[in-house]
Amino acid sequence: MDAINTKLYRNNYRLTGQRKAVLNVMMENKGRHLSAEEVLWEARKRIPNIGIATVYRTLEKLASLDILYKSMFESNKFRYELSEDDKHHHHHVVCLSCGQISEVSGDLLYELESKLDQQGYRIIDHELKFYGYCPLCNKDS
Amino acid sequence: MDAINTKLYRNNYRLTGQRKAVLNVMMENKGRHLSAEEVLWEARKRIPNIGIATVYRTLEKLASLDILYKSMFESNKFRYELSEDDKHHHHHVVCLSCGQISEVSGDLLYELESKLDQQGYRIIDHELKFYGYCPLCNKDS
DNA sequence: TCTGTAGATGATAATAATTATCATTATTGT
DNA sequence: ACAATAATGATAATTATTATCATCTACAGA
Ligand SMILES: [Mn+2]
Ligand SMILES: [Mn+2]
Ligand SMILES: [Zn+2]
Ligand SMILES: [Zn+2]
Repeated sequence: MDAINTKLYRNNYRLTGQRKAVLNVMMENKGRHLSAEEVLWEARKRIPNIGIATVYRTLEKLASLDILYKSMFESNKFRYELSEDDKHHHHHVVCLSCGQISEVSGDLLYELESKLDQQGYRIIDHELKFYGYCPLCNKDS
Repeated sequence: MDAINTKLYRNNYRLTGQRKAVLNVMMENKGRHLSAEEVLWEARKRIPNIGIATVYRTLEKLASLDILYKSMFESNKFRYELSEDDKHHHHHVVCLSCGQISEVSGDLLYELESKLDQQGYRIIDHELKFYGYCPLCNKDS
């Protein structure tokens, strides 16, 4: 939380009530992947007249500072979650039946990344998603 | 081409002039990742009055039959490319500077997938993207 | 070859997520 | 308190995609 604070101040971002509200929503939903609209509903519990534009602006700002991580799963809308402290984030398993998103840790990609390094690339991030059926849905089929 | 034909007929899809045009565009651009609108421009060289709705419909149909592969990179629009014959598709490296998309073969993910299998998941697909700088852009920095 | 019909098409309207605009308001350093 | 700057909310605009619907086409069967 303090780390986030200093990060914001270093970038001339004022920590307004609205931004605090959005941040709190994200922190209370660690591990979940919220859409802008879902964040809006939650944030309105704290700041009833907060606008959707502010929510979008705040989410984008926080994502650009790596405080949030932005990704898209099956629907065509972006979702946001609190970033982890360590640099490389986890991966996702999307259930094609119930839509549940689970997380996978572990980073088997260094091998591939170093191969790319040798080819002249400089890789700074990656994104890995698995699609399939979660244990519950898998049992029912 | 014949494999595609039979696949279409098996699914009651008539191989109309418009669909042939879209297919030809995709086959002439093997390895490229085209948006619906880009496909429209190319298809209009063959069928000048083909409509955007037909292009979208055709791309979706072909993707649902695994003839095309659909994905999204940096912009917020979907892109399509001809699928490869073998089941597991390649991965992508997106250059954050020039936008170039290169392909990575190799499939280091079986290990992770079998770990998920043991946990009760049934994984049927995955998607892996690397973000960074291509050899050319990397040199200039 | 003719014909009925399911399927396909193109024009266009509708939807939905995101972004831009702009007048008003809040925060901060002096 | 004041000026400068940044942030906000309402709302319009944009953009990609999907739905609607009247018209057209391919093709199996007579
Ligand atoms: Mn996650
Ligand atoms: Mn590709
Ligand atoms: Zn499930
Ligand atoms: Zn590049």
